[in-house]
Parts: sequence; structure tokens; C-alpha cells
Amino acid sequence: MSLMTIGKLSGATGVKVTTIRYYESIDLLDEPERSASGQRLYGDAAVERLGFIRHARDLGFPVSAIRELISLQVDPGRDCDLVDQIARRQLGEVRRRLTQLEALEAELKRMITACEGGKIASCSVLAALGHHEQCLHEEHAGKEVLAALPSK
Amino acid sequence: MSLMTIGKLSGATGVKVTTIRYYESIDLLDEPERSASGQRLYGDAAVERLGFIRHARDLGFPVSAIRELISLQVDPGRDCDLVDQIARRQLGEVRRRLTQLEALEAELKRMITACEGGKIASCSVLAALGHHEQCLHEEHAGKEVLAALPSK
DNA sequence: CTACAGTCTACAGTAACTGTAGAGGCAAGA
DNA sequence: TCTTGCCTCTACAGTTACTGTAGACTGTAG
Ligand SMILES: [Zn+2]
Ligand SMILES: [Zn+2]
Ligand SMILES: [Zn+2]
Ligand SMILES: [Zn+2]
Repeated sequence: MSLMTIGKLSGATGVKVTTIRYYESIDLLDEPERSASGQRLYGDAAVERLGFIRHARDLGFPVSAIRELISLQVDPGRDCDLVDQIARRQLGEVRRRLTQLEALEAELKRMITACEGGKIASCSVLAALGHHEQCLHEEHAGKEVLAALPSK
Repeated sequence: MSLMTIGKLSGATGVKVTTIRYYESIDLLDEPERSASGQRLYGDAAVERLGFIRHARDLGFPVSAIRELISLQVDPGRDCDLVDQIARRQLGEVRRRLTQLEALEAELKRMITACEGGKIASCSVLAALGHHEQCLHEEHAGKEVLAALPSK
């Protein structure tokens, strides 16, 4: 089992060097061995762990959920109820955002198609943005829609 | 035309007091008049402006775009090309996220339905998270999916 | 030996707010 | 008039999940 520097680990997983150090700082990754001069040295387990983290982040799991998942992984004898619950929670979150984004899409599309060009004074996009009362939907989707899951 | 304190403006628009002060600090809102003792006093124009900002934020427009829209509003004689372009850009953004979220939803659903309970050691959710190679999709949606638009 | 790429720590910046502390203001009731 | 209680003020820290920078050191290939 060969040890690799942080750059190799980064290359192997697609996670940036600075992000790896960040994950260590928030205790998502264990502190690795160090070379005599202080450089981090990782084994294959780190590749596994980091791949797991990355996949979960890609799926929008918040770091707090990933932390839970990792702590559950340590004793394989337990029931996976909690794991599945975390995943379902995440699925619920994704579906909630989907619903909101669909509402946003509809409103934006409506706004844009209503505008037939011309001057600012008569632009229906600006008019629609200025007068929320004309919206057919009660509660706005936006507020939660475009955040809270991971970004590029 | 009656002047109102920041609390009244907040009540009239549904934007929190602290958020109003924040918008002022980033120059989205003009500095209002002050009372003798230094309290902010707003007129009806502030209600309009803040309502506009709120609606745009609800639709996921970033603050930078709102700033552009506001600056375009000042001369009503101009063509609304730029306004419409900003709105279409936002619609594109929303659609991009929709696509990504749909991919996430599919993968999460697949993961969850594959798990039939049991022990951690055999949980397919954890297995799927650990082995991205088994994913059918090349590039992951997640990274940009759950952010960049406004959150609650 | 000398480049030059890689690594180290520590800290600041990002987006769009939210929350807190500590001080002062204002209107109504006793 | 005093007091109670809510409102407002400024300034700054905290949130999420990173990203970027500065300045110094390390490791390696030519
Ligand atoms: Zn228009
Ligand atoms: Zn609306
Ligand atoms: Zn399971
Ligand atoms: Zn995947």
C-alpha cells in the first residue's frame, strides 16, 4: 500500500487540494500521517473516504449529514434505518426544491413571454417584478429554491 | 405621504429589519431620511423599491442582477433589451438547476428503493454513496444544483 | 546547482443574509 | 413623572462550503 501526497489524492479523487485540507479542518477526514518534513501522506483508505464524501456532496447531502453517515459506517452490525432515513430526508429536500424551481420557471417564463420589447417604461418584465400582487401564487418559491444544496 | 420607521417598512414588505439595513449597506436601497434622533424614516417609494427587490430575490435573481435592473429602471426611454436579457439569463439558470435536481432526484430514489433494510454492512445506500463508478451518469449534477439561488 | 512545481500554515473573501451585544429612543399606562 | 416594554441604533460575529492569497519551505528533474 503506497502512500501519496495531497496532490496525488486530489488527482485521484477530483477534490481540490485546498478542499481536502478544509475537510480535514472540519473533521470530515482524519488527520493523515506526515512525512519527516511535515507533508501529508495518505493511504488508499483516504481515497475511499474522500470518494464517499464527494459523491454524497455531489448528491447535495450537507456536511452534517455526511458526518452522520460516516459515524454510522463504523459499526457495520447496526441496522441501516438511520442511513436510509438520512437519504430519504435528502430526497425530500431535493423534491421540495424541485417543486419550488418549477414554480420559478413558470413565473419567469410567463414574465418573459409577456414582454414584446420596446421601452423600459412599458417592459412587462419590470412591471411583473414590481408588482407581486399580480402573481397567481401565494407563497414564493424562490427563497429556498436556489440554495442549501451544494454549488459548484 | 407618511413616513414610516424601519419596522413599519419591514411589516409592509415582509423583509426583515436587519435585511433592510443590509440592503442599504450594499447600496440596493438608498439611504433614507433620519429623524432627529437618528432613526431611519421611509416614504412610499421605499416600499415600492423594496417590494421589487424582494420579488426579484424570490425569483432567484442574484443581487448583482437586481442592481442592474434597478439601474436600468432609471431611464424609462431606453429599450428593454437588457432587462429581458437578464430575465432570460435567470430563466436559463433556473432551468439548468432543474435539470440537475432531476438527476439528483433520480439517483437518490434509485439508491433508496434498492435498500431493503438490514444491517449497515449490506446497506445499498452506503454502497452506492461509496462507489460512484456504478453511477450511470457521467458528470454529477449536485455540485451546482442546490445553491446559487436564494435560500430561505 | 538551480529552477520550478508542490506543500505548508494562517487568514481573508465569497453570497446573502442572520444573530448578538450594548446603548439609546419612544409611546402608553400607573 | 416614572416605568415598562418594545423599537431602533451601530458594529461585529456567525452561517455554508468552500476558494484564494501570502510568504515560506520542500522535493525533484535537468
Ligand atoms: Zn421587456
Ligand atoms: Zn411572483
Ligand atoms: Zn439501507
Ligand atoms: Zn452518483
